Amino acid sequence: METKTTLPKSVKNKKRGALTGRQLEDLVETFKVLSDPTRLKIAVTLTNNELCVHDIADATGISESAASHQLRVLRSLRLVKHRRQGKQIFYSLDDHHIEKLIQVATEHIAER
Amino acid sequence: METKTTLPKSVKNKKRGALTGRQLEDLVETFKVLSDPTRLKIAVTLTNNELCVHDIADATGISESAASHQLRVLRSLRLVKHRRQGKQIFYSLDDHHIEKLIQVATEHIAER
DNA sequence: TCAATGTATGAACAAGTGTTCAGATAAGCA
DNA sequence: TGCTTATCTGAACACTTGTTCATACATTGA
Repeated sequence: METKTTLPKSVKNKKRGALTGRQLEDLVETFKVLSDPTRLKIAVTLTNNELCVHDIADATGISESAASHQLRVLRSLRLVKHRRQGKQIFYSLDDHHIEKLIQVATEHIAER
Repeated sequence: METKTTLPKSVKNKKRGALTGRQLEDLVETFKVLSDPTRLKIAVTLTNNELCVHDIADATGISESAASHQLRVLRSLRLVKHRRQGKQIFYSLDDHHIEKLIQVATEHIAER
C-alpha cells in the first residue's frame, strides 16, 4: 500500500467510508480469523456445542496441536471462550456475531 | 490439515456443522477476500458508490496497479461488478451480503 | 494512424502464515 | 511422589500472498 500524496492517513481515511485506521485493522483481523479452513471448521463445529480440544480435533480432522494453536488465535480475538473442568478445557463460541457472519457468508455463496 | 483416521472427508465433514467441503472452501474464500486491508478499503469505499479505478486508488491511498490487481480478485469472486464508459471502468458492489458482512463485523469489534 | 489516457497484466520479491514435531506444563489419581 | 492424560508452546519449514515495477492493452480524439 503506497501513498500518492502527502496527505496524512487520518485525513485520507475520512475521505469515504468513515472508517478509522483502527477500525479497519480490527475488521481485517476479524475476517482473517475466519478465512482459514481450520479455524472456520472449529468455529462451525463450536456452533451450539461446547467441546474439549480432543473432540474438536476429532470432529474437524486436524491434529490436537494444530487445534490448540488455532484455538489460541480464536481465543485471543474473543471468538471463543474456555472453561476448565479437571484436566479438560471446554471451548465454545463467545460471540453471536460469529454465527451471524457465517450465516450471511453462507447466504452469499449460495446466491452468487 | 492432516487426517488422523482413514475416514474419507465426505464422512468426517458430516460429523458436525453440516458443511460440505465445497461450502467450507467457498466460505473461506469469501472471508479471505475481505481479510486484506486493501480489498476491504475498496469494498468499504464502494459502499453506495460507483467509482473508476483512479478514484478508488485515490480514495484508498493505494496505487492504481495495486487497485487493479485487487479489483480483479474482487471481480472474480463476484463481490464487485464493472461497467465501462468510454476509457473509464466504473466499479460498484455486486452483492448486498458484502455490506451486511462488514456491518456485522463492525458490530462485533465494537462490542468485544 | 498517432498520441494520450485509463486500465490490466506478468514477473519477482518480501513478508506473513499454518503445520508438524518435539518437548513442556498442568491436573488428577494411585 | 510418580505416572498418566489433556493441553499448550516454540522453532523450523513450506507455502501463500500482496506489492512494485515495467510493460501491454484498450479506448478516445486529433
